[in-house]
Amino acid sequence: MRKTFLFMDTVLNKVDAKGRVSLPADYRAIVKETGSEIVCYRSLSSPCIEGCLEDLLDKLATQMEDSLDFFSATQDDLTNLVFGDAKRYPFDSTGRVMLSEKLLKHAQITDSAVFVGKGRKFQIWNPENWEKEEKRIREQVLKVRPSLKEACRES
Amino acid sequence: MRKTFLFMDTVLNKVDAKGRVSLPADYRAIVKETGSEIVCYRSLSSPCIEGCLEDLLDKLATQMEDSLDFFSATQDDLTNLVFGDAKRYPFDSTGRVMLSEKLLKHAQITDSAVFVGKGRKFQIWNPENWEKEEKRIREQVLKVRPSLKEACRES
DNA sequence: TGGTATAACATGGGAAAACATGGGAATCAA
DNA sequence: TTGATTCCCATGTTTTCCCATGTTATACCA
Repeated sequence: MRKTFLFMDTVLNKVDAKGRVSLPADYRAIVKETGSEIVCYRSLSSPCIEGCLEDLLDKLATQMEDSLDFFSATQDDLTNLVFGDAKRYPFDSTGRVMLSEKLLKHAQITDSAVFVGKGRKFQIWNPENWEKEEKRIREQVLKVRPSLKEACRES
Repeated sequence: MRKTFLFMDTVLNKVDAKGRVSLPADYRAIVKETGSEIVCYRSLSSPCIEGCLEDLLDKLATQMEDSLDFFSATQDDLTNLVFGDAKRYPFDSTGRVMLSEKLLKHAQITDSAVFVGKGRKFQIWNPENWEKEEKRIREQVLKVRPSLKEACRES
C-alpha cells in the first residue's frame, strides 16, 4: 500500500461521440487504492473541468455538519455552489468516464481533452486552451520569481 | 460499500398530475445504502424544499440535547420549526416520492422540479427560481472569493 | 544491446441494464 | 361513493456494461 496519492502528469486523450474519455491509468490506480470515487465540477476560475476524490468533498461536508451552524447563510451559498455542481464520475471496466454536456461545454472540449495533475486535484482542459494557459502560467511564475515561495504557499 | 454519502449534482425532473417526482437515482442509492430515510421540510430561508437523511436530523437533535446552553434561543426556535415541519418521504418501487401540497406551494413548484445537491442535504426548487438563485450565488461567491479559497484549502 | 513476447492501455461499437415517466388497477379513508 | 394514495406494469430514452481491436509500453531472453 502506497503512502501518497497525487494526481500528476499531463495526459492527452480522445473524447468519443458518446462523451467518453479514458481516465489516465495512474488516476484510476489512485481511485482503486483509496476506495474513493472521482468527482468532477466546473472550475470556478478557469474554463476547465476540475476533479478530485470524493473524500475531499466529504471532508468539507463534515466540517459544515460539525460546525454547529445548521442554518448559516454563507454555508448555504457555498454548499449549493460546490455540491450542486459536483457529480460522481465512476469509470467503467475499460477505465472510461462519461463527461456531461455541461462540463464539456464549460471547458470547450469536443474531441480531445488534456488531464493535468494538480496534486490532490486535477483539471481537464481543451488542448489548445491548456497550451495557452500553461504558457501564461510559466510567464507569470517567472515574473514573480522572487516571491515564488510566497505564491505557492497561498494556493 | 462506499465510504461517503453526499447529495450532489443538479437534476431536473417532472412532477406529474399526482404530485409525484422521481428522486434522482444517486439519492436513492444513498438512502438504500445507509438504511436511513429521506426527510423533507420547507426551507427557512428560501422558497424551496429542503431534504436530508433522517440521520442528519437525529444528529441535530443530539447536538441540541448535548449542548443546550451552547445554542442561542434563535437557534432553538429554528430547530423547533424544522422538526415541526419535517416529514418522511419514502419512495415507491419506481423511485418516486409524493411531495405534499404544502411543500410544493412553498417552493412554487407545479410541473417540474430541480434537485440541487448540498452535501449532507439537498434542495428542491422551481426551475426558474433556481436559475435566478444560482446566478445570485455565483455573483455573491465571487465577491467573497478570498474566503472561498480559504475554505477549499482546508480540505 | 537488440529483438521479441507479453501485458497494459486507449478506443470503437453493440448489447444489456437502469432510469424517468405515463397510465391504470387495487387499496384505503372520509 | 368519491377522492386520494399506493402499487404495479408499460414504454422510450439514456446510461452502463462488456467484447473486440489496434497501439503503446514493459518485461524478458538471446
